Amino acid sequence: MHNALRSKLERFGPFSGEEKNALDSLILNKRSISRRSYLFQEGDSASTVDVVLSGFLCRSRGLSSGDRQIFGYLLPGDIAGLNVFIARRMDYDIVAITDCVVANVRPEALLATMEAHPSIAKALWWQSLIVEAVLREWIVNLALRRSDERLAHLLCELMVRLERVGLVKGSTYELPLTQQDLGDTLGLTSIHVNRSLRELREAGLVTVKGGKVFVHDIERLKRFAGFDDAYLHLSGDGHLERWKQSNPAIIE
Amino acid sequence: MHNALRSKLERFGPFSGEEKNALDSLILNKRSISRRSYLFQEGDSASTVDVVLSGFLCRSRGLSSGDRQIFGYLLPGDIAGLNVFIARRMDYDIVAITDCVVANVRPEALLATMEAHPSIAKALWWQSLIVEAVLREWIVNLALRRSDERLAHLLCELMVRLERVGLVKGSTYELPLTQQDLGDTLGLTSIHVNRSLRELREAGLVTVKGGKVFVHDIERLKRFAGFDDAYLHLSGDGHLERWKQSNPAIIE
DNA sequence: CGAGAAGTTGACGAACCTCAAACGATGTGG
DNA sequence: CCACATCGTTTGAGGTTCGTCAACTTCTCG
Repeated sequence: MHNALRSKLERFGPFSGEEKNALDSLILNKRSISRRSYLFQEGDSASTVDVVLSGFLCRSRGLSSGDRQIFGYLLPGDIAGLNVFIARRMDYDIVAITDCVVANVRPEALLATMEAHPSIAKALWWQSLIVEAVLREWIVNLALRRSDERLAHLLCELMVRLERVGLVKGSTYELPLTQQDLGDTLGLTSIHVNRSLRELREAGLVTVKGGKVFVHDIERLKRFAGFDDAYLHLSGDGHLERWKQSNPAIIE
Repeated sequence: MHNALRSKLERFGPFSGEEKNALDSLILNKRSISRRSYLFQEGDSASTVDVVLSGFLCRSRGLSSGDRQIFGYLLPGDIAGLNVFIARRMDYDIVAITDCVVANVRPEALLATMEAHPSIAKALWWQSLIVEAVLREWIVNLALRRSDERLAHLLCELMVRLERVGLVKGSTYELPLTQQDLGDTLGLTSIHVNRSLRELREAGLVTVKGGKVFVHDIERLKRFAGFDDAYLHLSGDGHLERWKQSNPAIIE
């Protein structure tokens, strides 16, 4: 089977054959979870790490007011629950948006793999930096942009991330989010999301319809959104080697 | 001298005498930086770690539109540039809001300390989880709350964080931010910040004046803001031990 | 075919921004 | 010590963006 984790992390590789095998052996323990069910819930004891193999999930939190906020999306290859090593409890939910297949990884196995294969540890660390960078970008999005720009920015981000895992065909991709989901992500009502989507469509930028996104003019869309994909890559690599020799045990 | 780093991390301790000494020896290389100057700038090569000993800084980014967004505040005891181990460049600025004293730590020295003293490594990891939790909380703040609630929430967060490092006297603390800074944090114009501050004052919740915050009714303020300080603590501890024996080298 | 969920549209009001002006504190040079 | 400039704060008027409420339509799936 195609290993989404491997293709994702290999962006930060390259990995040796042995490392690839190690990654493959991490994701043997698969299970399916169904649409709109919880992978974790706020307050759950953090005890496991899950790798998304297929499907679409989100990190979110429900508020006492009845509102819901989405903090991020988990696509194939992404990892949930890396904070198991430190935190005792989850401080947000992880919800399956579509039916998903995830691989359950025992924390001990993951640690052993990281120890044996330093470049895997590094690639994982990198992932968490990207998650943080995405949070900052979302803050910019929420604070400074209008609703249509916000929406355009989110659609750009998802396109770039889905492209990485081979889920964009031409200029079209599947987006299993309702307008309510989009609103809960962008701090908008579903009604206003609807209107903003229409504006993007009438501007000839992008059409969202029937669970699919049709990008008409990616360059104009990115410009409109103020989208710069640098934050999704966090340029830089091969940097760690400087400290490798002096402290082989910790990082590598 | 009082070691802000130590008092901060000791929340996650306790530390042995040896560990305390290790922390003290990390912060010997002090330097002063002046108000409104850059500790790092976006694009700088990430090559050093800095511990804030006194003063007030922020992570921020300037946009081409002329707008500015603040992503977080660095108070005494906080650490800047921990991503040096992975990222090659900074993807945001770190700006001194007041005159500051920071300690420059060589990454190698920090790694060595983390290797020798596992509970220090753990406490640092914890810090970065809190930074991430704060980002999520700010997203909720921006997406779901009105301007006066946002402001109240930020004032609550800063009060709790400053309390930890002994910078709150009674129900008053120094806040060296302009209304423009507050606006750049909360996605508001300084004008609207001004009006919202007046509302908070007239509601008898809190007064911000002359660089000082006077909290009149902390419980009502927290309720008004929907503030729950759990995210600043991230409950959980002693959790790591489960994997310690099998993989002493990586984490501990 | 029917029922529930999701999407669409319009009218109205609230929250927030823009522009403009004035006021107050602070620091500097004469 | 005062005159002045600068920076931050405060207030008002009017416009834009977005939320609320309500009705209606279209999809989806049993």
